[in-house]
Amino acid sequence: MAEEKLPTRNENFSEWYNQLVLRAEMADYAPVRGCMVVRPYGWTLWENMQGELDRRLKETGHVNAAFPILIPLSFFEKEKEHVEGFAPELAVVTHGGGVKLEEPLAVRPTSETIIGFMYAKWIKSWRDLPVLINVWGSVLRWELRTKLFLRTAEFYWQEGHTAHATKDDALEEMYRILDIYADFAINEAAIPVIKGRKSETERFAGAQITTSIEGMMQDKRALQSATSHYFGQNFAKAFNIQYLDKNNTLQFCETTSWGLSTRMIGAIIMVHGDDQGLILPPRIAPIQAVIVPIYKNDAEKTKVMEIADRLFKELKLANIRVKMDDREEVTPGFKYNDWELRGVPLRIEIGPKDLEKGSVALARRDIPGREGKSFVPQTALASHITRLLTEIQSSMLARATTFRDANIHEPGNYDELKQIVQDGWAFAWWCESKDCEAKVKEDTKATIRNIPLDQPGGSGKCIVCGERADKKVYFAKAY
RNA sequence: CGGGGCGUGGCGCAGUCCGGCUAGCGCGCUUGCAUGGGGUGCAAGAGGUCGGAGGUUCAAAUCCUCUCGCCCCGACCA
Repeated sequence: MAEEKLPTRNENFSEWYNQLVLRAEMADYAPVRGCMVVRPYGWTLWENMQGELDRRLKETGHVNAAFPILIPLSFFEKEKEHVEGFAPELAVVTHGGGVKLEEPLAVRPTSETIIGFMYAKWIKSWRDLPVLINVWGSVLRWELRTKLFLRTAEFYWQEGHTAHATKDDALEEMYRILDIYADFAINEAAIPVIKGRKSETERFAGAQITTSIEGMMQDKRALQSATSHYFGQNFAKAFNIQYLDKNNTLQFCETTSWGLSTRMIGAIIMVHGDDQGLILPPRIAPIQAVIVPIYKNDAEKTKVMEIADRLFKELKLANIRVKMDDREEVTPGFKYNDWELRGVPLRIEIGPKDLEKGSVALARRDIPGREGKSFVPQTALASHITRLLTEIQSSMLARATTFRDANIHEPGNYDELKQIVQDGWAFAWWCESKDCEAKVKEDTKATIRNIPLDQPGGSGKCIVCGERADKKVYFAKAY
């Protein structure tokens, strides 16, 4: 029954990641090129993430709705940059009901166009604004190269689309959402992300401003984990989203859109996992604690299971997502490895020795080996575990933050920058010229991840050309 | 689309260069007994027209031609 060992992170990060996803049964490859099957374990994680993000969105006045998956191809022509950006990635339906369609239909790669079309019908007056709609669904982009969760042809996400009366309102919305995403990433996924604005080169097709949260994976590459865009009146003009203001004057709306996808699952795996498998943040883990009962014979089994069942019920009552692993056909040792691979934050072992002492053995997933083990009394177990889960959550965030900060460096000159981005992030002054940005990309393959909102202030010299620079930015290789 | 690699029981592979008899191995699966606090042990068993088509040959997983599919690296990207 000896499962083959996982490849280690250092050996081959990419292979390590793939094996983790497949072996932990998060996802699998679909028969269609570049598509992914999200398996129940992975989907439960996503549902938990959805719950936490959806709550935040609803608390800030957003409502959910659904829009069609098929969009008339002509809709994409209406916004010049948008069509240029997405044309190469569109999948197009040409036939329906056995006959050739008069107008081909695009499978949505994102829904700005069809939502813009609908908003134009719905919005008439300043009283209708703002419109704050969110959509949970999936989209399809014909990616040339795919990787489970990080970039698949079809992926699951939420996309929010809002319309506002003024520029200030729309910008405020864009930043509000960025804050929600960052809060979600930090406090639910335990990923310390950096909020910032994208450079002109990197921004979304059709957007005037694109903001993102960027996280550092354990191979030190950056992952854009969510984006929030401000469109100005671009889409409003393309789709005639207009309203009459208080002075009875016709005005174009200001719109935004923003999205967070199952890519975040990939981020969680790449930020927290170790050579034993996944490590999932307790707040969103499908299973927060697993009970492994241990016994040698039926007499012991009866006694052990009695206690195990009682504790299981207690934990359930305390709203802990607990799982009883009462499989007969595998040994405890196998179960330990199995749940470690799946990233369950806490393991509870109950055996004959514990019966005598009235204790259980706990093992923290985030601290492998003896260090993470403790023996605690069965009494008040639920409250102890609740506390421990909170502690695991915060120590995961702390560890990821320490790792990130240890791998961000400030280059003193261009040569140093080239060195740094080979194995880390560089935080440096940039003059905001496209040429300097392009030069770095050409020389190193690193790009400007974002221009952080949190700026040191003052000014410096562009790390590339030496001219005056007002912004400091992160350069890194990205997924 | 360019470069590289691979298709052999459910999964992972060996065998291919140099053709040869009933195509092997590990894992998993089935059954039984033992075992059980860190990936259990032993025994027995089921399971494959070697990606597809054509050709060469007494004989093809192996050689030749064509074809289909997948993976990795690059260009594109949440």
